Amino acid sequence: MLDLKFIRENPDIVKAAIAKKKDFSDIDRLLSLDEKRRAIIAEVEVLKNERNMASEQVAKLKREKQDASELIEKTRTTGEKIKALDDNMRPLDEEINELMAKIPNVPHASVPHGNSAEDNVVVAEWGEERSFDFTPKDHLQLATALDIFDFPRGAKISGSGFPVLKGNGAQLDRALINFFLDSHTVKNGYREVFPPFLVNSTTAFGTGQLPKSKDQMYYMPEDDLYAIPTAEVPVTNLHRDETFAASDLPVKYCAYSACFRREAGTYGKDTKGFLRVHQFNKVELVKFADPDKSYEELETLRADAEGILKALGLKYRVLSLCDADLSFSAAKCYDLEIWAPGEKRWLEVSSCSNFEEFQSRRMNIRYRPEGGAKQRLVHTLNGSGLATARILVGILETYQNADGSITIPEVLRPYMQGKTEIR
RNA sequence: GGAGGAUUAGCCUAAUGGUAAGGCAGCGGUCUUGAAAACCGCCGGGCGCAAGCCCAUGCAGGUUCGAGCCCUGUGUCCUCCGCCA
Repeated sequence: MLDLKFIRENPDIVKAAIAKKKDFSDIDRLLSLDEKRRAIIAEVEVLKNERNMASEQVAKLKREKQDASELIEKTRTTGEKIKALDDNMRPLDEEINELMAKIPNVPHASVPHGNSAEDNVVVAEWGEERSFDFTPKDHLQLATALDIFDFPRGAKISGSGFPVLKGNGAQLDRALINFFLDSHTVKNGYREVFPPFLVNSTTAFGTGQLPKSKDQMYYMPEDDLYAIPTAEVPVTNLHRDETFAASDLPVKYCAYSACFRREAGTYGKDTKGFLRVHQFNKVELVKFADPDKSYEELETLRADAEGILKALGLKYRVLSLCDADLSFSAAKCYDLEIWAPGEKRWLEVSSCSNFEEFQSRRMNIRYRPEGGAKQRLVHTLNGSGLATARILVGILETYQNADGSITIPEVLRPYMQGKTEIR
C-alpha cells in the first residue's frame, strides 16, 4: 500500500506507475474521494470538539449538583449531526480503502524502463554452458526413464500439476531443501523458521496477495484460510503490528515451505513436466531492513541466492526486471534464471525483491531509529533461495550422462549418503 | 462440536457511565574517572509552524449529553469436556 499523502502530493508519479504495470486504479477518483473525506473530517472535528467540551461541562455541573438538562438537550443535536456526518463518511472510507489496497507499488529509480518482459535487462551472467558429446534429453525424458517423477499418479490422486517424487527424486528434492537451509543459516546468517502453510486473510492481505490475487490461492472456506503460495506470506507477517529496535535490523529469516499456486489463467503454458506445478518446495529468504539500507540488503540477498547456484554449478543469469514486468508489490526485482540444456531455455528459479514500505504499511511493521526518534516503517525484502522444482530440472538436464544417469553435484552428496549418481 | 474465562500501550497492571492512572523496560539528559544508583525529561496514532485539536482500551455496531465500563454481533487466546496423530 502506498502512502495516501504521497499519492496526494505526487499523483503523476503514481499514475505513471499504474500505466506501466497495466493496472486500472483510478487515482482521480481516489483523490476526489479523499478531498470529500477530508472536508467532512474538518467539519466533524469541530463538532466533536464542541461535544467533548459540552460533555465536560455536564460532568462538572453534575459534580456540583447543578441542573444540566438544558445543556444536555442542546448537545443532543450536536451528537445527531456528528452521527450524520460519520454516516456520510463511512462509504467514502470504504471505497478509499478498497482503491488503496489495489494500487501497485511505484518502481525504484534504478529500475529499467520497458514495455514487457522482453525489456528486462541482463545485469550478470555466470558459468559456462556444458558441452555434450551426445544429444541431451529434457528432464521429463530423463526422470521418466529413472522413474523418479510420477505425474500420472499425481494427477490421479490430486490433479494435473501435482507431481509425485519417488526414490532418488524424492531424496534429491529433500537434499536440496536441506542444502539450501544449511547454506543460509550457517553461511549467510539467516534464522530458520518453519511456518504454517495455511494463513488467515489478514496475513494474505499483509504481503499483498489479497485482494488482487485472491484467485491465485487455494482457499478453504470452512475455515477462511488460504494455502500459502510462498513462505514469504507467513514469515513476513511474523512481525505484523510490531516495532523493532534499530539495532535489531536487518532481521533475516529463511524458511522452507511447500508452496501452493492455482496458476489460474496459465493453462497451456509450461504444461510440460516440472516447469509449472500447483505444489512445489521452496526455501524463502525474508529480510526486514532499515529503509536507508534496503537496497544494499537487496544486493546481498541476491548474492545469497546466487551463491546456491554457483555451489550447484548451474549456469545462470540475473535480470533486472523493467517497470512493466514488476509485480504488484515490488519496487525493484531481480530474477535469477538457470540455463536448462535439455529444454534449451532459461528457467526462472528466484525473484529477489525490495518492497520498500509497501508491505510494512499494510502490516504496520515499524522500527524505532537510534536516539529514540519517531517510529518509521521498515523495508521488507524477500527472495527465493531457492525453489526446488526448477532446480531439479536444471540438475537433471545439466548433469545427465549419455546412458541417462545423472551425476549428483558434489555439494549434495553429503545429503544423499555419499551417492555420486542416480541411475 | 459443547461449556466457561480472558482481552487496556513493548511488557505488567488500575480506572462508582464523567472523558485512559501507575509501574517496568526503552530512549535522551544531569551527576560520575567509568558504570550503577539517584534525579529530570520523553515514551499509542493522525493533523498542524505552533498553540492545540481529533482519534485510540481486540474488531464492528447500538444505547447515552458522555462508553474501557451497559447492550448486540464477532475475532483471538486460555481452561475443561468430547474426538483425535
